Amino acid sequence: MKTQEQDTLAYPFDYLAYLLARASTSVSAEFHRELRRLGIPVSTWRIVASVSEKARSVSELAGIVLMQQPTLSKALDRLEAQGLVERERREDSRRKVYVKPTEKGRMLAERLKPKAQLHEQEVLKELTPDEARKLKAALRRLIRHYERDNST
Amino acid sequence: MKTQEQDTLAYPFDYLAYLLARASTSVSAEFHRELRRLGIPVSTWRIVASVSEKARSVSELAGIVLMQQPTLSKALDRLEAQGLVERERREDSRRKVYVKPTEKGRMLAERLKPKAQLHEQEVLKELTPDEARKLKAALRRLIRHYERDNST
DNA sequence: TTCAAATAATTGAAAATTCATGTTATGACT
DNA sequence: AGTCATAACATGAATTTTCAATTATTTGAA
Repeated sequence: MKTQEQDTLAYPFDYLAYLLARASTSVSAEFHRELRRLGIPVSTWRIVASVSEKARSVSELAGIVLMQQPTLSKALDRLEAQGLVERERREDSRRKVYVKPTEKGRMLAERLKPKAQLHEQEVLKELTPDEARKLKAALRRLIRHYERDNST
Repeated sequence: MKTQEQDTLAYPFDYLAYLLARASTSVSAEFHRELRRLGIPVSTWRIVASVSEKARSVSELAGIVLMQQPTLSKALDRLEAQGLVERERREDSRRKVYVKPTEKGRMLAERLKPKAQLHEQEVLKELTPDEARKLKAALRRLIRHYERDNST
């Protein structure tokens, strides 16, 4: 009946980095399964959701959707072929390429957002409001610290 | 000089799932770069570290290292070829395959663990002891909740 | 006991990712 | 203006991952 271990989770590590990775995958698993049932890759969801807020340059978008730039370039080729996003060159900089959703892409994003928000509500139910607030604050702080100026 | 945006992080989402994913990647980035300098894939580190605690079956290990089974199977082929791990069949169940480190694998794990621990210390410096404790507790709770019995 | 369903792991073909490099555009400095 | 370093994105080849079977073993129900 049980696929996993009996009562204790197999938990070899206590590293914060590991707990974050594991929490990330397990918390997202259900929503990702939902996307999968709809035949939508996670990257597609992230990309259309991001650019429907605001057009983004490729490298900026790569940072947001947590992909490497060449991976994203190729994902964009696919999404462009599906008519979900468009690449746009602007006058301010001729090397930047801005990505924006097509009407179809925007509709897809709008269709998925309520599902994402519902999932968010479900997740937050596992925490008290205070815990949730502190958790998010801690995560934002870690992100801010580790992402500030990567001129290494 | 700055690769990223000027002063604010590009932060389109406030979903906990997204903050977890982003915190996970940004917190781990430095350690992952260190592994990369050593020519060691992240998966190799995770696998040898996991099995040097305790031999694990393939599916159990897949859960721990956050990989899908087929992905892990093939990663194990590579690690076995490099002489870092061994597959072992036991009497208790002839379909399970246990993975354990070779001497070389164990040495690799022992060499990397201090680096991981050092990284952990660095990360924890960003939080007060109380914050760190609460953060880990919240993460463990989320993990426990979302991983308990996936008999869906 | 027997047989169908479930579990554990592997495999092969297709798809996506990665690494290194290529191309073009900017910026800075002389 | 000319040169050099850097930034932004794309691309090709190699590697890895994924999806959908397949094989082998175990469970359990009739």
